[in-house]
Amino acid sequence: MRATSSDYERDATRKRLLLAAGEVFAEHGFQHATVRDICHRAQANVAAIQYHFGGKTALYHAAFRYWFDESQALFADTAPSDRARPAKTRLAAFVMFFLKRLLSPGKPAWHAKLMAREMVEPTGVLEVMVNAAMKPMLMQLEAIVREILGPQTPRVKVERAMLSVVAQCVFYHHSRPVLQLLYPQHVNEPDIQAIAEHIAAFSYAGLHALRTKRGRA
Amino acid sequence: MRATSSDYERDATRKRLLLAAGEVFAEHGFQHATVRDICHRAQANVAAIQYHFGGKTALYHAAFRYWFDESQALFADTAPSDRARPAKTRLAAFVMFFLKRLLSPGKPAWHAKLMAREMVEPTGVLEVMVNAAMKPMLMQLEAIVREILGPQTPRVKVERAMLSVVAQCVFYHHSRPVLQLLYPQHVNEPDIQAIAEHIAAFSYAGLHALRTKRGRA
DNA sequence: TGACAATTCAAACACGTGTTTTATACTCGT
DNA sequence: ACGAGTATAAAACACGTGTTTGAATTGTCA
Repeated sequence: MRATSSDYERDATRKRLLLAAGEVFAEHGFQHATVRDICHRAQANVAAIQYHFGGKTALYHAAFRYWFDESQALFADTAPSDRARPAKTRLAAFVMFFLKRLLSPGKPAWHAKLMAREMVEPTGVLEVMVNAAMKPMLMQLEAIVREILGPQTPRVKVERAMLSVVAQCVFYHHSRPVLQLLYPQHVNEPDIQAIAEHIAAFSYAGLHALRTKRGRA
Repeated sequence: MRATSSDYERDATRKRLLLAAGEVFAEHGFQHATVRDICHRAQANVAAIQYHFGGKTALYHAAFRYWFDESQALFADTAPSDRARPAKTRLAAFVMFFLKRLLSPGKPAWHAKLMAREMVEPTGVLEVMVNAAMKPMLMQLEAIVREILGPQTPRVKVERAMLSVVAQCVFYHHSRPVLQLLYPQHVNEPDIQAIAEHIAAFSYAGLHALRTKRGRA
C-alpha cells in the first residue's frame, strides 16, 4: 500500500514501522524481535527498515526514542506538583505512575516496557538513552525516599531502599510468565490500583522502618 | 581429549557438557546460549550434545535438573529446622538463602540463576520443572508471610506480599546490567549480607504494616 | 589379537534472520 | 507530459546456529 495522497500519508510507512517496532520490541525484546514480524504488522516490505532507518538497530533506537518522547507528555501530570504533598502520597503516586505504564496494555506503556527490557537485557548501544530515561525517574524517587529516611542517611542505604521499591514494580511486568503459571489471576486481570496500593503501603512501612535504624553501611 | 581410562573418566564428556551448559545457560539464557560455546568450554565436539543428550533443548533440561538436584543438598541447612523460630528470623533466613544463591559467583548458584532466567524468559517446555522448583520455595515463604499477616488474611493479599519479597531478591540478579550502569558498587562488590539484611528488614516492616490493615482485596 | 560397539571428530546441511540488490511504481517540479 | 528523485517490492545474499552425516578413533570382550 503506497502513499496515495501527498500530505497526510507522507512518511506513513515510516510511522507504521515505528509503531509496529515499539509493539514488537516491547513484546519480544531486541534480539527475539524479527524485522519480518515488524514489517508484516506494519504492512511494509522488509527493505523498508533499511531504507527508512538504516537497519534493525537504528530502528530500535528510533522506536525507543519515539516512545520515550511520546511518554514524556504523560509524565507531567504526576511529576511537577509534588514538592508540597507529603512523602507518603508522593510515593503512592510514583508507584501508581510506574506500575500503570508497566501493566497497562495500551501503546503509551511500550516505552516503560522497552525500558524494563533494557533492564534485563541491555542492548549495549543504549546506555546513554537508558540513563537519560531512568535517571530522572530514580532522582524523583530518591527525593521521596530521602525525605522518609532522613537527609543524613548514607548513600548505599538510600539506593537499596530505592531498588526495593523499583524491584516490586518491575517484577509484575517482566516476571509475568511465571506469575501466569503460579498466580494467573494476578496477570490475567491485574488490579493495578490494588497492586499499587499494596506496593506503596508495603514500601512505605519498609522505608519507615529503615528510618529509625542507624544502618551500618 | 578422549576418555583415556576405563572408569573414572567414563562419561567424562557428558559431565563436562553438563557443567559447561549450566555455566553458559545461566549466563546467557537458553536462546542466546550457543551449543558451540558450550562445547568449546567443555572441550567437546558439537555433535557430542546430540549424541549424549539429543539436542540443545534436552541438554538444557538435563542441566537444569542436574543443578536442581545439586542444589537440593544445600537446601537442607536452612529449610527444615524452621517451625520453631520466630517468623522474623525465618524471613531473614529465607532472604539470605535466596539471595546467596542468586548473587554468589560459584557453580551452586547456577540453578537459582537458571530459575531466575526462567522467570523472565520461560522456555515453555519447563513449566513442570519450574513449578517443582519454585513451588516449594514459595510455600516455605507463604508459611512465613501467613504467620506475620495472620491466618485470616485473604489469598491475594498473601500472594502480593510474597511477590514483594521475591521481587526484591531477584531484582538484584536479573537487573544486574542496569545496576552496573547506575550503582556499580552494588554489583561489583555486592555485600550480600547487608543486602539481605536490608531486604529482610524492609520486608518485615512492610509485612507487619499489612497485618493490621483489613485489606480490601 | 580381532571383531563389534561406543565415542569423537570435521565437514556439511537446513533453516531463520538481517541485509543488500535490482527492478518497478509513484510523486512532484518544470 | 516528462524526467529526476523518492518509495516500495520481490528475490537473493551473507551469516550464525542447531543438527546431521559418515568416517575415524577408542574401548571392550571373546
